[in-house]
Amino acid sequence: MQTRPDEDGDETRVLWYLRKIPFLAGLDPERLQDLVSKVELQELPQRQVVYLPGDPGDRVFFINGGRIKCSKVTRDGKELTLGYRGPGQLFGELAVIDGAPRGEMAEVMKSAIVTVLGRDDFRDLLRSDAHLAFEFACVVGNRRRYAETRLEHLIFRDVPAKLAALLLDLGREYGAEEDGGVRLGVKITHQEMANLIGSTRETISLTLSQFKKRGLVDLDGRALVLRDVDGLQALV
Amino acid sequence: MQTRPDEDGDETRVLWYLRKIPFLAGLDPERLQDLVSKVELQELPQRQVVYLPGDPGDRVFFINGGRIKCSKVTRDGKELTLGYRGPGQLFGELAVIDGAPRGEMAEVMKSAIVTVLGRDDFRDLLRSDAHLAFEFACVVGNRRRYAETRLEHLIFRDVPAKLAALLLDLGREYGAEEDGGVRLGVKITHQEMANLIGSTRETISLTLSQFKKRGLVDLDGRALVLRDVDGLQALV
DNA sequence: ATTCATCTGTGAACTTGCGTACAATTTCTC
DNA sequence: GAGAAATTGTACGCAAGTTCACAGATGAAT
Repeated sequence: MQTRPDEDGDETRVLWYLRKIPFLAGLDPERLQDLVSKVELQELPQRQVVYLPGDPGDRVFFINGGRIKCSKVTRDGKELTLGYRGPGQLFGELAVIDGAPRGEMAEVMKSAIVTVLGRDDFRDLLRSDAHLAFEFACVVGNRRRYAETRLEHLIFRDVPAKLAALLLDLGREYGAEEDGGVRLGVKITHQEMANLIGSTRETISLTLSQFKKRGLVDLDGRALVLRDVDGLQALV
Repeated sequence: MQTRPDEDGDETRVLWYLRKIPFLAGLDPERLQDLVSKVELQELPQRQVVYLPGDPGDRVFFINGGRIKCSKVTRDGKELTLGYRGPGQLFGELAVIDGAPRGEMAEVMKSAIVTVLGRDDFRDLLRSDAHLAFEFACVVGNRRRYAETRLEHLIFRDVPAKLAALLLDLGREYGAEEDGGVRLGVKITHQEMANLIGSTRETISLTLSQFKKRGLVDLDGRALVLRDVDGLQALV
């Protein structure tokens, strides 16, 4: 990994990117500067697959822009989305604990700029800074909590409950209040929703139109609008 | 938290217990001694509930003996087992990242001896020792990986596949090779198996007897014997 | 040894939601 | 703007697995 010599100011640019990662914010300037030479800057176009299950788990990615989807996939094309990662976040981070092969797929949803750090360098970094290592444990811990919560939901709840919960989540994260509801500012396909709650495209389509009939949601133009947040909440 | 004055040699005993926890093994003697005064020793009888969802997440538990089950539970009595924790392991550790209320239940499966450390003390400890913090991240990370793998299995596989996988797991962990199979050295009820793979007691009973019919397993006395490991593997 | 609680086996009815199939629509690409 | 690709709507049969109900077996406790 080295900075590209043909591009002037590349080092400065990398440093600037690293500073934007909250996780690395607490790092002292000297260590941050050290990192610059170890890191590789990559631009990833939409739809690019960053890694697949079975690929070597030897790198960690910090996101400076764009959006990455991490998901479990089966041979026959079924998919379960583990989570989306955005600017300031990292992904592929479990590699650091033992370098085991990837267990999931990472795919670019919105063209991205990432800084890539080798597993060994990342491990050394964590082992040299207790606060950083603790922060790292918090990131991993929060994602574990999320995974365990989803285990519970996926097992115990039926599709309408899971879909309602998903819509409320989306509303909280990307929603804009307006009179008569919450407008979702994201374009998300039925298939993506199905992947998030462990169902199928057709069932989402059906359940969503049932929601529409009951006045819970509405399709205004291209955007989904949550008309009855309480009603959705009651389903969960 | 203080040592009980009425019991001589209690401090020594606590120190001895702490040393038995691999996670704390790398700690220097001085810090370990510091811990002794901050830790509380508890004996927990079988079936005791250590904490429930919603309880304050203000403590971390190190296990010196016995067995603890961590599981998600619903009001109506349904249960999904997250994992069993045994001697040398810890549980309740996610409390340290933010002190949020418990999201799961911890219950004593086999009467246990645990050392209990307050969240703040544990956090301070981690923040003062990069190697320990890194180890902690590894523990949390491994459990996260396990949770995400289970997400995949619970969604995509049918009951026979999940049960076969469970039996093979049990065989790997508690099995004793013998001519004509692997004998499981654990007593586990159908209900427990159902909780592990997200199914019901009745379905386990049925599926298990189908396995028996097909010569995959056998019920010898009280112990389950895996007669055809390859056959089970093929189902997964 | 007897009683009580827990665990196991089995069958029948019922439900959810998946798979399949196809048409209509929207969005992307050149 | 034309054609291709992706997305959505809907219907229906079917299969897996849950729920309910009860009988028998096992094990623990006094």
